[in-house]
Amino acid sequence: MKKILDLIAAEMKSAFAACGYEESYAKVVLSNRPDLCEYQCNGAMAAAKAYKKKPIDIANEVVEKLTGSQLFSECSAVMPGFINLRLDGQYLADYMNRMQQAEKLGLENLGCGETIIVDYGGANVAKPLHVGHLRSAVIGESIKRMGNFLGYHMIGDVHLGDWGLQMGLIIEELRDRKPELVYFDEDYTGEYPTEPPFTISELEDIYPTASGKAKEDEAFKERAQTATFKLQNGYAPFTAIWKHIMHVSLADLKKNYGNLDVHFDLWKGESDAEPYIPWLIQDLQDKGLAYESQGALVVDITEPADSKELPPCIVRKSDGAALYATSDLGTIIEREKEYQPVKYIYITDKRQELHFTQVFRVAKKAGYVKPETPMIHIGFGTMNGKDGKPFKTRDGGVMRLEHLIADINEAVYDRIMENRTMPEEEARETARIVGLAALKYGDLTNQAAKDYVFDLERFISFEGNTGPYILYTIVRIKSILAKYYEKHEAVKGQIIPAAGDSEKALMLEAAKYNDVLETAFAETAPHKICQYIFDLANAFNSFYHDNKILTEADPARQESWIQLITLVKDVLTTSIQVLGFDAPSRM
RNA sequence: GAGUCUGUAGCUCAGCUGGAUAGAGCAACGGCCUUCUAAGCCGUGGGUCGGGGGUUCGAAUCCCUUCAGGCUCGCCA
Repeated sequence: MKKILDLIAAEMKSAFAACGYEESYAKVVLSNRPDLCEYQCNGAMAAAKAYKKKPIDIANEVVEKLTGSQLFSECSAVMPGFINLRLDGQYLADYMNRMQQAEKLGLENLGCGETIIVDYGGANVAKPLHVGHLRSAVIGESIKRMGNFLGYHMIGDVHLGDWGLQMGLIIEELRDRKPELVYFDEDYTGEYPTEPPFTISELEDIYPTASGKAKEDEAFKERAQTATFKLQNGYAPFTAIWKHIMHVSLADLKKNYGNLDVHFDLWKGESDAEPYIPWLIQDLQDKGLAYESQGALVVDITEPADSKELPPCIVRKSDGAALYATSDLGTIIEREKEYQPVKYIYITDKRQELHFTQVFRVAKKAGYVKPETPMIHIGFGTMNGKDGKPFKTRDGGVMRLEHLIADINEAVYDRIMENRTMPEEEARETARIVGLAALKYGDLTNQAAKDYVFDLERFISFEGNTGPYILYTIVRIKSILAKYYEKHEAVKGQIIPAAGDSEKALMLEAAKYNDVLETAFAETAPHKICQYIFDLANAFNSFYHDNKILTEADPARQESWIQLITLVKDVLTTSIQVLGFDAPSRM
């Protein structure tokens, strides 16, 4: 279904053309003066210079041609040369009806099943998720859902950190704690146990301990490095431990991501890139791209357009080991082999921007990725506390994600119980749904690239631009519909032209839906969807206040309203699903 | 030092591919519940868009400059 702005622009183009002006001047935008008009065209002013005429004369000529148009109820030229438009009520009502009939509410597919890789998550094995992982998960999940909804085949990959020094650290700490384990018996030749030698909570204790030890104890650090090296070279006992670590940790990560309603298609990690690395290093050398510099193997990535030389991409350390960039390149080779994506989207902390510039350029230079395939890095800002500094627990530590979620759920639960009575079990479940919406909306409503302030009180507030407010609006609509259908059969009537201002405003807002979703995905900007549903929710609440739907006497009017609010509910519900959360049935 | 991002109301943020009077939420103040969830609606006050210059009929938006802050700058991920 065509976007309403495109339909209007098409009408405007033919008017410009009929007057002998270039069509490109006929651009139509949403009005920034709702008191004067709904849509506006500023092309007459731009055209004035090219045609050496007064802008107002051009505007008047175009307006002349538009009189009698089915699309507009009002169309006027205003000094210095604005063309102001109001949409015809019947035309708008028809558009609403078509939206409701259309698949996906009139959203057209941008993609035709092309594969796009979304690399987000970035969790480390054996380390609990903390607030630093939140933004990647939340933003990535939303972008993946947007793409899928728009017809792409989105593949979300968690891309675990599962192959670095941390593994050696865990192995050696485990040796210190449980030296009797068969993995540490050099003479052991039997099968290794299927039962993991630790629980998730032990594992979560082992890593920080080992990490702290390594900073103070040089000998321990060396042992860990040796263990890492052995693991990476396939030493069987350590591979067995590694598998246990992976197994235990993955189950926990899946549970925690699941609590965020974040789901990955691939649970790949750095270790999966390992098989491609020897070939990669050789290939980069064969192509003359990689060369030795200060003992390391590097690839130059500076391009002529750069204002300054960028540091080269290191693909092999002077000690011969691979590193971050190497594993990311190896992963790209695997992804090209397995999926041939038309686009790559990486979502990480914005501090990694240089790293991704390097990796992307090497991938393009070496021909691993086609020149026309976009590789995008979305770098997000830090989540800060109310003091403007990176978010910490009260005692200054890193906040675990599950604790953050529990805190939010508890606060939402208290808030629900302040104003409502609800059975305990339902209140808990509602608090979980509303809490997740508060958390995700609070994050997504900000531009990803910017740092933002996490303010629990503000996010869970049921007033203002928050997730709970959006959910409340949906619940309100659901409640009206439920009451209506207690006494009525299915509605047959159509949406008819608006009778009042707030009703028309609601229709105009609903009509933006397909435009907003396309734009938000094209710009990978979930915050635009947040802004939109907030506007739509506001428009609904104004309409709700002005009109008594259930007591409306005119059946045609009432059925039209029922259809309209059903459409609004569908738009809101679809939008929040794309953002990654759901609405409860009541709250 | 170089690169890069940010600076908009008391606070948190939109707007930035140039358009009319710079918007929203919170906070403050004032109205509206015998009627569909008042977790709502309506209204009032609040701004040198960091500063300065330039381009343009028109600049928060583009260019230059300057100030302040964040981040990055070959062997961590």
